[in-house]
Amino acid sequence: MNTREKLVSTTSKIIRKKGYFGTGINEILKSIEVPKGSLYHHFPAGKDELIIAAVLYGGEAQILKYGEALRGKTAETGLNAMIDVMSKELIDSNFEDACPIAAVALAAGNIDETIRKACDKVFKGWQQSLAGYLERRGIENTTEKSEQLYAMFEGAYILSQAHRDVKYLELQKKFVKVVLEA
Amino acid sequence: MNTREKLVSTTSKIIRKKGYFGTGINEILKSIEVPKGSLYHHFPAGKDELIIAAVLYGGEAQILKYGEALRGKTAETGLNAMIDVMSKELIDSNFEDACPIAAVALAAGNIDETIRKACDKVFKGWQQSLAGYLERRGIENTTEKSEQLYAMFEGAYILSQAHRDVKYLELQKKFVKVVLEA
DNA sequence: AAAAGTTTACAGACCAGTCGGTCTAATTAT
DNA sequence: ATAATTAGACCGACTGGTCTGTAAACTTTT
Repeated sequence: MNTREKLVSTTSKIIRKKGYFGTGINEILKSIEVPKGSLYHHFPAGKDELIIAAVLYGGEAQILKYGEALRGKTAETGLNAMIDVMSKELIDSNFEDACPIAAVALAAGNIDETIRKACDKVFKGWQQSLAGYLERRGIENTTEKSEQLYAMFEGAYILSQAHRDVKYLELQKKFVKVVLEA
Repeated sequence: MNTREKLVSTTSKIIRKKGYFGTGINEILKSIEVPKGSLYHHFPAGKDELIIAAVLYGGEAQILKYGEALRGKTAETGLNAMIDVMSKELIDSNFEDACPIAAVALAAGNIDETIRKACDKVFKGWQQSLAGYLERRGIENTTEKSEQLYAMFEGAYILSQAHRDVKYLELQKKFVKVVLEA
C-alpha cells in the first residue's frame, strides 16, 4: 500500500467518526506516520482534495459490501442482508462509525461545493446500483423505490446510531416488504 | 432576550450548519458580541454544556413547528404538512441547515456520551409526540409507525440536502400513505 | 554505457491563525 | 454590602498550510 492509498483509506475511516470539521490533517498524518510534505505532494489542494478522494473511496467500498450482500438473492432477502451489513457495521464500530457519506454531507452546505457534489455522486451511484438490482428482479418503479429505500436506510442508520441500538435498522425489514409491494 | 438565551439560540443555529466540531465558541461569541466570561459564567463546563443546551433547545423548537403543522388535520394531510415544513426549512436556508439533532448525533459516537444522550432524548420526544398524534386519530401500531416515519423523514432530509433538491422529501408523501395503511 | 539532467516522492521545520479554556477586574442588580 | 453578571486580556495546544530541502528513479544526451 503506497502513501497515497494510506492517506485516502485512513481519512475515510476518520471521516466516518468525526465528519469534515472533526477530521484533522495532523491527526491523519500522525496515525499513519506520513509527513506533511507527502500529503501536499499527492493532494496539492490540501484537506478538501483529500476529503473528496476519501468520500469517493468510501462510497466505492460501501457499494462493494452491499453488492456482495445482495448478490444471488431475491429482492427481499437481499435487502434484509444489506440491512444486516449496516447493523453489523454499527455494532462492530461500537456505534462510532456513521454513514461515510452522511458524515460529510451534513456539513456540506457550508463547505466547498465540490465536496457536496462528491457526496451527491456517491449517493446517486448507490441508488442507481440498487435500482438496477431491483430491475433485474422484475420489480416496477425501481427508481422511486430505490430512492425510498435509501432514504429509509439512511435515516434508520442515524437513529440507530443515536440510540446505540439497531432496532431502527431491524424495523426496516418490515417496511422493505411494504415498499417492494407498493 | 438575555445573554443565556442568546448563547443557546445562536449555538443552535450554528450547529445546524456545521455540527459539533465545526461550531466554534469564538465564532458564537463574536456573532452576538458576548464576551467569554459570560459564557463560562452561564455554562461553567464550557462548550459541551452549551451544545447540550442548544440541542435540547433546537429539539423543542422543532417539535413546536411540527406540532403546529399537524394540528387539526387528518394523519395523512398533517404529515404532508410536516414534510412541507421540512422542505421549506431546507429551501429557506439555501440547503445549509441540517436537522438540528442529526448534525450533532453524527459525531456523537466520538464525543461526550452526555451529548449523545441529549440527542437520543430529543429523538425519542419527537417520536413519542408523533405516536400520540397518530393514536388520537385511531391508528394502530403507532409506536412502530412513528419510528418508521421519523427514520424516513430523517433520511429523506439528508438526501435532499445533499442533492440540493427536495424531491426526496416530496417522495415521502407517497410512502406516508403506504406506512399508515400498512 | 556513462554522465547529466529532470521528475517524482518523501521529509519535517515552521508559520500565522484559531481552538477551548482560565483568570482577574469591572460593572450591575439586589 | 453582597452576589450575579459582564468584560476581555491572556494561555498553551492545535489548526491547515507553506517552505526548503533530500533522495531516489527516470530520461536524455553524449
